[in-house]
Amino acid sequence: MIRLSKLADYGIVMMTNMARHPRRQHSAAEIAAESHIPLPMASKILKSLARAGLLASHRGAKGGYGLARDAEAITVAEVIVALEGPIALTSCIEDGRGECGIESLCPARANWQRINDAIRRALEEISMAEMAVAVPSAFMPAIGPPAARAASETFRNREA
Amino acid sequence: MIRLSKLADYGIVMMTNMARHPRRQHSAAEIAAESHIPLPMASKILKSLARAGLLASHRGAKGGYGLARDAEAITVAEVIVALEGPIALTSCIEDGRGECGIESLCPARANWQRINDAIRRALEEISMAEMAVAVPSAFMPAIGPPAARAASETFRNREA
DNA sequence: CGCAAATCGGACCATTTTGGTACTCTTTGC
DNA sequence: GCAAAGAGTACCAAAATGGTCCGATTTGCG
Repeated sequence: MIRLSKLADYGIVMMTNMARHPRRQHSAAEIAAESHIPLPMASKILKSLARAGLLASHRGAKGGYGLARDAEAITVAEVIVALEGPIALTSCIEDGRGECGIESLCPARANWQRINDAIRRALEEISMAEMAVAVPSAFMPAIGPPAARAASETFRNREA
Repeated sequence: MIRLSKLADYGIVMMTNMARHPRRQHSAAEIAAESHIPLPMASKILKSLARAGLLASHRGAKGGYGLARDAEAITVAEVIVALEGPIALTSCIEDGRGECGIESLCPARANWQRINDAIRRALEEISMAEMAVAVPSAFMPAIGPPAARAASETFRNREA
């Protein structure tokens, strides 16, 4: 399914939410509540994001997190990379040094590069600011089930 | 890492190999050997591919698999979809009927559509024929370790 | 006919990854 | 110096993944 891990999913949701209120500091608890993500998870992700330099953190009482740069200057790609490493569909490509010595058997290799690049580009073209503005205003084609997915599920499981 | 599962990875390698020799029938064993994938795995994948209508299968002695259409008419996207379901990064989007009712909390939703579309398009633009031709002729920047990755590993493990 | 070569369609298991939690330490504002 | 916040890290449980095996069915061919 080529799906993103929840870490990255959550991470983007949180970043997006932070980008919406450019209030300088947000405590982990605030962000977690806003994004409907269990606090421990949110905390973990925020830490990673801070370590990656996408968020600036203030310790101590009255501390919290804030975007390290303008929302326009942070791309979706960066958030994903921070949370799940380099963007690459195949292990062939992975981190540069190809681990696949059987090119003669795998002519696909070079072409994967193309695909990977296309995806990376797509991800790099969208900034958190863009994610935050949401669609012009309409509510999209109209959606079905009202229950929030992953987020609300884990939310329920928490107290249970 | 947004990585593809090995199923899809293998699947594409096998399809690519079949596309290279437009010989009509290939037995699962042949394909597996050609692609350096353990037979049981290959078999499993081929079955899925056949069920998805990308391969035509002939049973019985002298049977085997063949591309259901011209290599030009089969896209990488199709192979991936056949092996791991719809292409969607987030569960929000998934299969059309959005499962995420909290749009107000998740303005990101609409924008994900854009990203997903971009990726889908990239994957749909490449046919198996293109994958098969490989890069013009050069061997790429030159690769490190000579051992074939995953494929050869599992290959070793087989007899052991 | 009947055997052998193939695919088909499952179930099945082990390992890895992922999602999620907990606990302790450090920093800092008041 | 106490309380609120993040940092770091270790840990666990559940799910997905990669991989194997087996029995049934089909079909070519001697």
